[in-house]
Amino acid sequence: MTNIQDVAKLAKVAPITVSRVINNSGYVSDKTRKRVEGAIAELGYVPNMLGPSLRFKQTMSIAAMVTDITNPFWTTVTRGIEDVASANGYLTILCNSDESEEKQALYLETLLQRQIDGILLVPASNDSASIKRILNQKIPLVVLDREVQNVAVDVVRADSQEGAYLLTKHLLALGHRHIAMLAGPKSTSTSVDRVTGYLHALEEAGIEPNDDLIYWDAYTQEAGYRNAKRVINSALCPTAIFAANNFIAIGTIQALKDQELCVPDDMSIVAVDDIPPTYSLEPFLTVAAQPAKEMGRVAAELLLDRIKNEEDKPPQSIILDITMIIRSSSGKNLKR
Amino acid sequence: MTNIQDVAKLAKVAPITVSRVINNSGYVSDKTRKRVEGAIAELGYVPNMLGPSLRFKQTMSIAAMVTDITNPFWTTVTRGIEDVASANGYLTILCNSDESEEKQALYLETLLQRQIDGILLVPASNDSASIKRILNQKIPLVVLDREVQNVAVDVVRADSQEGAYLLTKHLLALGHRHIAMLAGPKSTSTSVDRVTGYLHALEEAGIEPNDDLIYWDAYTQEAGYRNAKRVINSALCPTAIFAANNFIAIGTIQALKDQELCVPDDMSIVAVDDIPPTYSLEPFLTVAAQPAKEMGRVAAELLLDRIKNEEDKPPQSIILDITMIIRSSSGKNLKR
DNA sequence: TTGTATGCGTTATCAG
DNA sequence: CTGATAACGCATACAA
Repeated sequence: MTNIQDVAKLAKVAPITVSRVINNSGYVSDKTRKRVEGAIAELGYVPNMLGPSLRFKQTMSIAAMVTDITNPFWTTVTRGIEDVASANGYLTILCNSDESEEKQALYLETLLQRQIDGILLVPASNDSASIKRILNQKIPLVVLDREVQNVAVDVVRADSQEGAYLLTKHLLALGHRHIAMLAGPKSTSTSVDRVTGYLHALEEAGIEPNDDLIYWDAYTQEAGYRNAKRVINSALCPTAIFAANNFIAIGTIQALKDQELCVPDDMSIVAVDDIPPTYSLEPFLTVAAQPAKEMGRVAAELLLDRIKNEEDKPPQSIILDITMIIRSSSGKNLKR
Repeated sequence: MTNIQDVAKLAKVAPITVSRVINNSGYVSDKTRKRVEGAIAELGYVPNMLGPSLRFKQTMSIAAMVTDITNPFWTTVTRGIEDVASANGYLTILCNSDESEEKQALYLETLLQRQIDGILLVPASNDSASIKRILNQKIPLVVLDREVQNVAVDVVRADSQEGAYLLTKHLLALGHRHIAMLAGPKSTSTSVDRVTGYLHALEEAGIEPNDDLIYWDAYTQEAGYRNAKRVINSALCPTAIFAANNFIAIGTIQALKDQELCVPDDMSIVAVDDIPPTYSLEPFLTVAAQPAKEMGRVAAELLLDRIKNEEDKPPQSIILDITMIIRSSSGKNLKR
């Protein structure tokens, strides 16, 4: 591999002169510059950024650690991150934690050793140990989507509580009085927030919340399927189901179909998270859509800001607005 | 930032001894080891891999350059890549070219400067200049999904021609005689292959191909929509549409819906590329599914093999089988 | 079993 | 305008 010395030798100058030509820094006479440029072209020289990286402690790369890139929400968030990173000359390293604390910890350790300039993290759990480890090393870190306990750290997330509140109010306005809540895990802040928003709307409407209508479970299709079946057979006869995320919503729809129940004729559904327009041939779900791409962008911008500005300002929480999209899934079945 | 010297000083040993403890190499007495480990823990020392990277010319990172990660096919391919990379201790750098030759060239240049160990590339165009540039620098490169002209390079792709052949044969067996082909761009090998497979099946069935039934255009939803409308109004009265990829298929379905035509009662559809099961609430398209995850995995494995084994074996083309999935979209409408 | 010297590629600093 | 020197952090080769 040809290095700056080879170029210098061929152009009969010192290495530093080659450096000056490449970086347009300092003074170089036109004659010398041309000779150097000729040598660079002749040798096909490519500067090795590892040298400066080692010296100046910046690798111009950030990491995006999500639970799973194949979840379309994270795909879009990641795209937003990459957009901002590449526009600023940063490379984006992609990490999937698969919700595993262990895999996450392993990845974070590697990232530290590679001297990554900053990390965008969707925490695999609400255990703050990994996060503290990063912060101790003074590596800028922005948490995505979820709040974490016991650490002061930048967070960029959507307003789950408000979204859930609005969706629930929407159902209430349509006349629903028994609304089942298929929530995510109790350990995830978004899930708790969504239940809180749901409860808030009920209380405001003077409706006594019923714990038996709240199904805490995973954010998965299977959980949605499983609990929707329970809802169908529930003695409380709910007329609407609130799915805490898109996967739960899809499981719910499948369960209803299996029982030959129609949406919204037999049951109304609302959900947090939209389904990407590309893939839903018949968009009909009423949803509170989270701004995925914007979340990625905003978080990446905050991270780059932290990287560039050494002074440690206090951590901030950026809370993005969700968008209500009212479609056909949430009404019409109140004869029941 | 604390370095190996700080640890050495605290443990009262030479830096190399610390190195030996970390890497479990050479002899270190238990007593010394413990002292060193204590010092590492006390200082929260994290080894800086940039040193060895510079010295040994390997960064343990590969790049995955796709056209757009938000295309679910590439999402899944990328996941396969990341699986293999992380299992082998490599980091995956994510790049989106957005089908822009310029963006691709810019990214590749950066990757070269960062001393990336290898590159997985979905070429933005069939211009081989970028690829030659990489190969000249002796950086292992594996091309994904598409063949490129005028360069000998490793390629991992699916058998588009065979997939198109089988889909077309399926339509022919159902009795269709006028099958419109909504193809991708003429400049992309997959698109050409799919048309070739289509033509092959027609010829085999003794049907005269008609150029007016072939619509070369982009691999996008818009193109699918646009050309499906033309097909509907075509004097040739096709009874089936072959969508060359999933986006074209979705555009086609939308166009049919807009005209209040039903699939498959008024028009049959088949497509290459499946729609991720998670998001199609009612899977009904007959498709030739490409093994996306496997494609990523196989390509990453080939790349790592090239990285580890210096000797340059001749480039190879790995062609993966597609899977026919026959659903309801392809029959029933032959009264027309 | 432990340690010394050296070099990977680059650029800031200071000197000419 | 150009150049010599040094330093970033680590592990190999060699020495003790």
